[in-house]
Amino acid sequence: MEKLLLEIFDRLFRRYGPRRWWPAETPFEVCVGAILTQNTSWGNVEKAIANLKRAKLLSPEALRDTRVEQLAEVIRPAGFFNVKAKRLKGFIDWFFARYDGSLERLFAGEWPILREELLAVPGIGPETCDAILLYAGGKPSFVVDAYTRRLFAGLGLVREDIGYEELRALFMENLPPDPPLFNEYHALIVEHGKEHCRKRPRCPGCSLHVLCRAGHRHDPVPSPVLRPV
DNA sequence: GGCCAGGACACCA
DNA sequence: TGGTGTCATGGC
Repeated sequence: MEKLLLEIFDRLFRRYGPRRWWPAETPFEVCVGAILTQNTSWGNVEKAIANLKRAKLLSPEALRDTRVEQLAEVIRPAGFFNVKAKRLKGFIDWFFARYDGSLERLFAGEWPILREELLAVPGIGPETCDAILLYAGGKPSFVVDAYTRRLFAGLGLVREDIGYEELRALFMENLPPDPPLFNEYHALIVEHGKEHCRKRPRCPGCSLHVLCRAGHRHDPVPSPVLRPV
């Protein structure tokens, strides 16, 4: 399996090249972006991040001292702005209570323990948690998302209804704990997924073998990069 | 005008 | 434990 995973990585890398993720200027911006991008296109998140910068709110202290109502207005373009404002504030409050608002302290200890702590913070689910660990902290925690599930189910390597932790374990147990590799791999999977969806707008995500919203069963369309195994 | 995006959580049976 | 509803903007 390790050889297969690395082969898939190589094909994606040859097709798309280095993605240079995460698209953020600082680790803290990664944390904020990871929450803002929950079920949201990155373009909308960029608008919200720009608003935060313009309002000089993109720092732990500034977010801590901002009312949730004001924060919600600033991040409005990201969608779900009320819940996300609440989640951001909740994360920040925890960040100060537990780590004194210091990223250095946050990432200083054992990351598997930090992972459990983060997962216990309301609004921080597994994907957001792993994105923070990998892209803000440089920890070897693989990030899995909807694109990953579609791609690997389409390749016939996992079930379509595989859970987050089980899918993540496939990578954690079959790849070396290499943060740069994990970084690039997830970014490449997203790039591959985005390109794919754009090509079949009438049935998003269906380049591979899944049911679309209309309930139609579509024939698998070969990925331009990968073939089902 | 419909569909969905780099999820997470509450609620219900 | 699994299925469904909710949250919401903006691009295509």
